[in-house]
Amino acid sequence: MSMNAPRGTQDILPGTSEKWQYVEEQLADLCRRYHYKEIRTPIFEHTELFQRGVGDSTDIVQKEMYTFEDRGGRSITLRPEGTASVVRSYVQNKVYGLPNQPTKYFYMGPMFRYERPQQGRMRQFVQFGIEALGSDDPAIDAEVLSLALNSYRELGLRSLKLVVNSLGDQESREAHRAALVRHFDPHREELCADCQVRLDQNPLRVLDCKKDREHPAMETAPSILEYLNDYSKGYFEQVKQYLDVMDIDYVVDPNLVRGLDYYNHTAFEIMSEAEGFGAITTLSGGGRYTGLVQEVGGPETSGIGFAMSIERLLMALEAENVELPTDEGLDVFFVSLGDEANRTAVKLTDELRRAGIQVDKDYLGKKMKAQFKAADRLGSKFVLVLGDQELENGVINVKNMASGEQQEVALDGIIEHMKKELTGGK
RNA sequence: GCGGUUGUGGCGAAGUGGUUAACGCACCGGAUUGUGGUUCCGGCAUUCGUGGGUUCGAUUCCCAUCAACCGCCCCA
Repeated sequence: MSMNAPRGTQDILPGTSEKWQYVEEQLADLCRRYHYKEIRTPIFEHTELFQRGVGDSTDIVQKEMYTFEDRGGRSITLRPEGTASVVRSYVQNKVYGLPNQPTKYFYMGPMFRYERPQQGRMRQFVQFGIEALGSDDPAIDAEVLSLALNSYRELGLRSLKLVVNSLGDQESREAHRAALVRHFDPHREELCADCQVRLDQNPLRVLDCKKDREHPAMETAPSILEYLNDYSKGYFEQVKQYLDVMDIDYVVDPNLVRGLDYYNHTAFEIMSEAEGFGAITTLSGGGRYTGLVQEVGGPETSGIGFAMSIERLLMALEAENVELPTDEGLDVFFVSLGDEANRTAVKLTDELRRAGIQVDKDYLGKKMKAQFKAADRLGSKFVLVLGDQELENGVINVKNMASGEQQEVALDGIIEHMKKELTGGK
């Protein structure tokens, strides 16, 4: 009887965890330059937050939430995405009342969706995302897009495609929605079962359907862009202008839909076009939203954000053969033989570490030869050898593993000696 | 929720209705009484995901089950 990690979860072991650390550091540094500050919210929230914040008509809420009842009878849900929690926190902490608006956050952490796992889709996965709350300036839309794109570029990805669209404001969306229903209703019976429901709940999403993509009514469907009112049209134009100013390439896709009800104006998605990336090409997505802050009890405030999956980011990096740091090796491996030497080795190992040097030693009672072999396998730069002979003479043998050279160093000067060796050698 | 593929030692991977379950890597020991990366020798699966069935006999055939992977839907 063996225990496996639950379906759709994974362990990240050394060899891979270094890549995660590297990516996380790069993203945090990028956020620092864009002046987005980290926010950490709970991993679970009241179910109602997501029902209202993400939207009842979405797949996420309808079939993908990890929901359970806690001992107090409250319905709890493991967060399926980050925006709802961030907005909840923004309202709960009355951040909208603080000086220095807009509020610019980034977050990184596990999200949970109950789905059948496959490549690039886990039940527990990690999202990095940002939210900018409290500004209606199209320039901040462009800033979010820029950060999203640069997060991939700076890590070395090249085969990227940025797709943007505008969903317009409330007025534009309502006009468009009515037009969509008028357009598709005569064909209702010809659409897939999902779309028949969507037509009533969220007609926009019919445009996003892959099953009905070939249906003739799709091509002639009214585009949101035709229904944008002047304000919405102007907003979109400005966003595009800012993108042009930054030399950001993009394509406009009128069928790009963010399914959530509160999205408006800017919507975007970044996809990988790398070979062998698998069936899933979406790296990240985001957009502007209003109503969400009010939905959780705050003042009318709009925001814009995006989120990416770190798993997919790593997949894309691999697909494009981008090298990431893996094992950093080891400065010193301490080889010791005999009880007295072992005691001294423990003492010196500790002192070396406190001196800032990376040290490891044998803990398996290996013989000298095997200890050296271990040192070699670990990629240790130096091996310190301490046995009865050295103890008698008050010295320690220092071997440079790359050159094979070995020298005797006085025991009481070994710490300083190694500090010099390791800083001078680099 | 639906479909496909797979399941043999720590990892990779052969294999057959009948018993010694290849090989490679890794690991351990020795050749070299205290020195690595090469080489040579030796060691390392009462067991072939789990349960049941067929059979004189099953890792190999059948059924079920579990798991992993991939795809559909949708998304990150």
